[in-house]
Amino acid sequence: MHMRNKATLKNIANQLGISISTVSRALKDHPDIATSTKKKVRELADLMDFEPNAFAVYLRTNQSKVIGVIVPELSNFFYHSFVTSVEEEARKMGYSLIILQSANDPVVEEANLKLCKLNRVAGIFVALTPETKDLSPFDRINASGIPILFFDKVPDDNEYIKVCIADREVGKIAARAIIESKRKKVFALFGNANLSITRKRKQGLVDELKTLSPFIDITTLTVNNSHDAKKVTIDMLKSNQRAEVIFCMSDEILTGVIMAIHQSGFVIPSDVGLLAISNGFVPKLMNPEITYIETSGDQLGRRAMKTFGEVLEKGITKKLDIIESRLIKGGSL
Amino acid sequence: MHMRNKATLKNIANQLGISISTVSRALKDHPDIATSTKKKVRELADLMDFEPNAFAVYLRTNQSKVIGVIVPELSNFFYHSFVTSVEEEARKMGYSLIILQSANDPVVEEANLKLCKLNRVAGIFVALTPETKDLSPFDRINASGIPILFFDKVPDDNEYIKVCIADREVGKIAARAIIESKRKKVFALFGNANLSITRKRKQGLVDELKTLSPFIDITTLTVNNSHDAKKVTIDMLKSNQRAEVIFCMSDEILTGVIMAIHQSGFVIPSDVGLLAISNGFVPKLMNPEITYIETSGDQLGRRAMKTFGEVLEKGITKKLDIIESRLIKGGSL
DNA sequence: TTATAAATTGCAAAGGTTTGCGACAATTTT
DNA sequence: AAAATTGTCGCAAACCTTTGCAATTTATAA
Repeated sequence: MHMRNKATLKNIANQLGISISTVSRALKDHPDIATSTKKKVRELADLMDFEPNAFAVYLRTNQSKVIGVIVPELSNFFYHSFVTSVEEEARKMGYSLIILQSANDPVVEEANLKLCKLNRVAGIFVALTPETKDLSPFDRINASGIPILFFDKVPDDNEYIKVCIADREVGKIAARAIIESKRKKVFALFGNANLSITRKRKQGLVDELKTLSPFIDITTLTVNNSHDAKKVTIDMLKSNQRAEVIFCMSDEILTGVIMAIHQSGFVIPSDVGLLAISNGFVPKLMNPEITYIETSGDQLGRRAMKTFGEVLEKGITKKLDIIESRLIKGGSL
Repeated sequence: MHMRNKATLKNIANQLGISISTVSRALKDHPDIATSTKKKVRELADLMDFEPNAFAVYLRTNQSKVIGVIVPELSNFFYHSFVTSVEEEARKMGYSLIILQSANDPVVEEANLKLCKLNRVAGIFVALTPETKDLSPFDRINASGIPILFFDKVPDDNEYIKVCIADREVGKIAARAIIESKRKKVFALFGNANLSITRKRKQGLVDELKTLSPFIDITTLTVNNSHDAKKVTIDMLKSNQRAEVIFCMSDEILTGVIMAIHQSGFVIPSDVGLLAISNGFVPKLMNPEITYIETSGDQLGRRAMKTFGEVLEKGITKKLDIIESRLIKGGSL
């Protein structure tokens, strides 16, 4: 079965004996076109299963309906759920996603940025790599007219569009939960210190702890990944400095800590308390469930997409959007 | 600073006083072009930071360097790791990914398919929805020249390109592990029965169990999601028909079962044994670690991308690629 | 009835690249 | 010295859509 006619504007025009431009306008309900013409065109277009050639449109308008999303890694609950919900929202607005992972490497991150530019994306969502120092590639992209929206791992500078968790507040919530638990000796694990998200969470936790309960004993530590977290926790647990409560600033750290506690033969919460910042998946899987401060990628994603809508409409170039979170009580404290 | 010239073939040609076609050919090392010319062109192109306009190329060649990936949902470890590794491999081959979720809805699945077609993807990777009965949309896409590669959740029909887990064998491995554990009363939970993956795993498990240990007592049940799995497990546990071992055919089911066991106050493995098909993330998080048969999305992803390479090169239209798996012993049996 | 406005439609260029084919000059072969 | 070959390069069409502007027809006002 040889398809005689591809579904293009030209073919529709030929078959109807009218011009391409009329077809084009009819299809997008342009007021210039007579209702009767519109009807004819639409009917034939439907019949032929016409879909405008996306590339031709992009080429002409120089704007695609694709959003680039760059995350450190997809194998992370938080980004995961972020991407999922962005995808859902984007679809509703007629956008598709190009999802890219920077694998925590600024070089890959820049390559991804380039890829986005190559694909003339309508915009880019970025969660920064911990190692990213130089923001000039982002500035260049911005200058070339592609809006960039930073989420979660955002730059300090306020000259950008940012959507993030109320990180300092999250730290404070954690502090209050710890104080309420009456535990005094805290072992707090944080991710890469370059990230403002890390600094803010730590600051929130430490400040609030010190303010509300001055003589609390807190040890903070920086770890690079789940494996690191496991190691330092095992060491801590077998030392004579065993903490009464362990705080984990992320799911990745949390999984390491859980394995460490299990492996060391300790029991939650009687031997050691546990508190995390998480989206809840892992906490709810444990027995007892782990108390956590919820940071929902879903919510962040939806908000990001909404903000992106505003950016496109109103051409905003700077904005700070903050999402609140709350304590979900399990039995680990 | 106003950018006077965009980096296009035309501009390069103008500045060098040669034609567009010569520039185009020079840049792709066409033998017709003199070495000296190539050198000049390349130098200026580098200087101008020239990148061919992807859309123009696509429009002309009608082929993009983008692969569509359609999964039931991204919030599933397995697909997750699949996507991650496909992305890595794809990048190496110069491809990008459009990732789409069908949310287990055939309607969305078809819409996604359409989106892929719209974007003239070079190929599509699909894990079928459990509800997908009608494969004709896929056939149509295939007929239009876009190769489709099914993975994990694949159609029965052998007229397609398929990359999947050795599902029957996985079931058999599970059976042998159960027999070795000496537990007799089995409660086995499976996902949607429409899926060949489900049927095969179940068949493998049941057949091998019956063959090797004829008088074993096995109850199989179909559940739709994690929540369902939790519910039926709780019911089972509180009945007087409590099983000695629970088998979960997926991570999703496993998480529900774990929560059920916790909530019912039973202990693994003394009260009840547990065995799952999983990628290992959840199993290794538990205490004791859960014994599982490993099905790695990573591996599947890499294999899929490799197969896709062959498909493009050699124009294969049918192939069955099977990945073996193995038992990882934890302490849950 | 004629001039003016409004409603429709078409022309043609533009967007950047690829590619078959022809043009021209330099070189080699008869 | 004429003919054939080889090496370089340019012309122009094609891919499909969008859009400013001109052209045409029809309705309205003077």
